[in-house]
Amino acid sequence: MTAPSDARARGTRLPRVRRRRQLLAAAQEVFVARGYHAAAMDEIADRAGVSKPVLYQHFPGKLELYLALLEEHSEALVEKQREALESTDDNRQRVTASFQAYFDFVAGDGEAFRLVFESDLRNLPAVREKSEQTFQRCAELIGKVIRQDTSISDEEAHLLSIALVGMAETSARYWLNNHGSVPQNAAEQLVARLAWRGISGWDLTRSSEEAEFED
Amino acid sequence: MTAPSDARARGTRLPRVRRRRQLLAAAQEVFVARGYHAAAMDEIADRAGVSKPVLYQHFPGKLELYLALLEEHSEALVEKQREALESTDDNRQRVTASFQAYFDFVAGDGEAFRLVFESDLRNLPAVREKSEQTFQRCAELIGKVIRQDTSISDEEAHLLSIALVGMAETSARYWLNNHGSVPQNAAEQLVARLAWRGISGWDLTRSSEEAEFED
DNA sequence: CATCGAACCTACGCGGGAGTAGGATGAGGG
DNA sequence: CCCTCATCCTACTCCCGCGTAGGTTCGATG
Repeated sequence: MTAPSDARARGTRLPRVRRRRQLLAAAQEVFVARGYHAAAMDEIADRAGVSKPVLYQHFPGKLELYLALLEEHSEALVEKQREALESTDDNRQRVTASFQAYFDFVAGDGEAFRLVFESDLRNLPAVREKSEQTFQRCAELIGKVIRQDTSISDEEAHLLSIALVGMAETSARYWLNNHGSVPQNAAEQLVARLAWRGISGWDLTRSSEEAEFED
Repeated sequence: MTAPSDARARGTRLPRVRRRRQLLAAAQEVFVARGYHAAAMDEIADRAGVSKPVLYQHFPGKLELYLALLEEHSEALVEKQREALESTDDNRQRVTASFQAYFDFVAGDGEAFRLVFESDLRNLPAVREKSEQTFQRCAELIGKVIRQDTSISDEEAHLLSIALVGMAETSARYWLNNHGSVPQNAAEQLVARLAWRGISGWDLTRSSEEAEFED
């Protein structure tokens, strides 16, 4: 099914940093495929073509191994998001770029997004905190833009940002699970348009909303 | 901390159906507080003021117990959603009612929503399927309304519905975790307005979107 | 008041997976 | 050529938590 990553030549020795990288890659595959609980350290070691104690010479335990990956990909997402919002001064473009960043994140890097969005370890405070903090940082980046260009209050802007991020995350995940029905570009554009229609010109309409769908 | 539910009189015998209901309530408390994996059958039994074998006389195993709860609350959510959308013919009202239903669901019933939205067992096919199916059914209810009153294609309508549901779920969950900063009504209204602005009059603007935030 | 069955208990088996002890092996420096 | 140290392996221990065997008590029924 999936490529065995790097189980090549079960007898090759590797310098420390190289081995570490490889172990992280193997761990990611297993954690993504099985989730934290169902992932066995034995399988991770096997996948890396190495035996278990080697794993423990690089990471103090299963949890720390997991956290290392979570940290890495959380930062990557926030960074992608920051870049997207800084890539232009046109707010319509910003929305497009922001959604594109979300879709790219979900589409890339061996489905690592599952660690950030679908972790089965969110009951552990350390993990819950990291996930929520990542989510909040993304929302805050967007919130800053909204506040900059409107007179929306801080609290309202924040909640709106949360809603937008939720929209992005959910639709990107859904799109990936049903690959094939719609190309990435079309999906991005569609959802970005929904968001832009929702947020643009917000200041103008405080209570004049009588339009209907049709006509 | 939390009220012990029903650990009253460790020596009272109960008729079968009554006991079953009470066991489900105890299980819900524990599963919600700890998640599936960290939840121990011993603790559930304790919480119900009963010993473990009693649990196994009512449910074949931990998994089935969990699935019973998941099923119950998934159906409740879909039902709430259906009622909301049937409660009026005005689409603006429908949006409001739909979001209100989501917020109500999240706010009610001992945080049972965590079983549906934050399950740490989504790697199990049976659970994943149930969660996604619930999500999809909610989206489909909304999608039907959209298709009814616009000329949006089926595929696009579906993806838009997904995005809207994601928005509702995410913002409701966020709102609950940060209780106190905003009253439920205000949060609902704000997010509903965002959604309505996004979706209403969609047909009219196929590619005329040049407005900016300000002015 | 005896009997029967349902509800309940204490105490255990046991499997699976994290983490470890102790030894082998191979590459580079003297 | 040999010594040293880091890399790696086989083969365990140990704990935790699901599920169960077998016996006990209470209430209902004749």
